[in-house]
Amino acid sequence: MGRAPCCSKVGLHRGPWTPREDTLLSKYIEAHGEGHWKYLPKKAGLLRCGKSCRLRWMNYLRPNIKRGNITPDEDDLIMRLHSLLGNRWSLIAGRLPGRTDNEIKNYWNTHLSRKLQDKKKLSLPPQPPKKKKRNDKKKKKNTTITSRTRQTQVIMEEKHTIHAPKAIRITCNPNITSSIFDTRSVYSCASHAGFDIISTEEAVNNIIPWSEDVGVGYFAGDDDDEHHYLVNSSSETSLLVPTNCTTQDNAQVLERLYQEYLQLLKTEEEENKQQQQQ
DNA sequence: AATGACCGCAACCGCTTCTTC
DNA sequence: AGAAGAAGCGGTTGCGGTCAT
Repeated sequence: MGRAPCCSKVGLHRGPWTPREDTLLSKYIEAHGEGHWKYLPKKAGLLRCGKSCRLRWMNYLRPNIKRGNITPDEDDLIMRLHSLLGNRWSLIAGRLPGRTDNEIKNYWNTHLSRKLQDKKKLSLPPQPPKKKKRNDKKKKKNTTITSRTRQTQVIMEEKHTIHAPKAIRITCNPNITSSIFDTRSVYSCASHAGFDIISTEEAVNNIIPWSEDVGVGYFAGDDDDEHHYLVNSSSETSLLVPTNCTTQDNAQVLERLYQEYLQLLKTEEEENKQQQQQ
């Protein structure tokens, strides 16, 4: 038995969004906020599934989305982040303000991957000339290797050769503002966990351009590299470089420490609330 | 001008991860 | 602990536009 679909497909609109649908969705979210995607379409008067609404909002209607061509700087950053993180588009997008994961994924697949392919072509055996049939609309999935799937295969091959270890994500609260979770605290717990620490400046220059955004940390690095990097982009904390690490162990230790800090933070906030009420 | 190949991007699908109970 | 539902993510496809012949 397969998993039940996220929503009933009967009677739902599919395909491109109309201006009217966009307006309905935007107005509803402006009034009620994001979330509860499953129930949103009905409440907003849309004949779309929740997933479709979420995608439309996240990729096109959300405020502050940057449209237009990817700049050379962004191009360079995507290349570098991809070499570090692989196909983790949402993480990469988190480093490019105003850009969406879908946009970056498309950009990679249509522009940047080709650069790598061109480099590789010299060493690959020659491929037969492309012959693409049009109007093969009811193609069965995974039964034939199209030029697109071949393209994807090449990308996957690239991915595996470039990114040896998979990044390990460490969740932490992006809304942390308390001083309790400041740089000193993180550095302090990091030293306990056996990390070496480098300055933000050094991190920025060596790893990835700094930006204020997502509240996640992750390990990344290359097997050939003597360092593994822990990036925590929330609050003031910057980047810690563990040496001689078993990445997994350090991740667990730090995650536990984060949880302890979060718990402490929660307690502190509750105490503050109680004091205010009194 | 007609046709087919290719390109780019919006959208969909299915799987994974997270959250809640 | 684990089941179920919601949300997120990445791979893939459909289709309109453009280019080449």
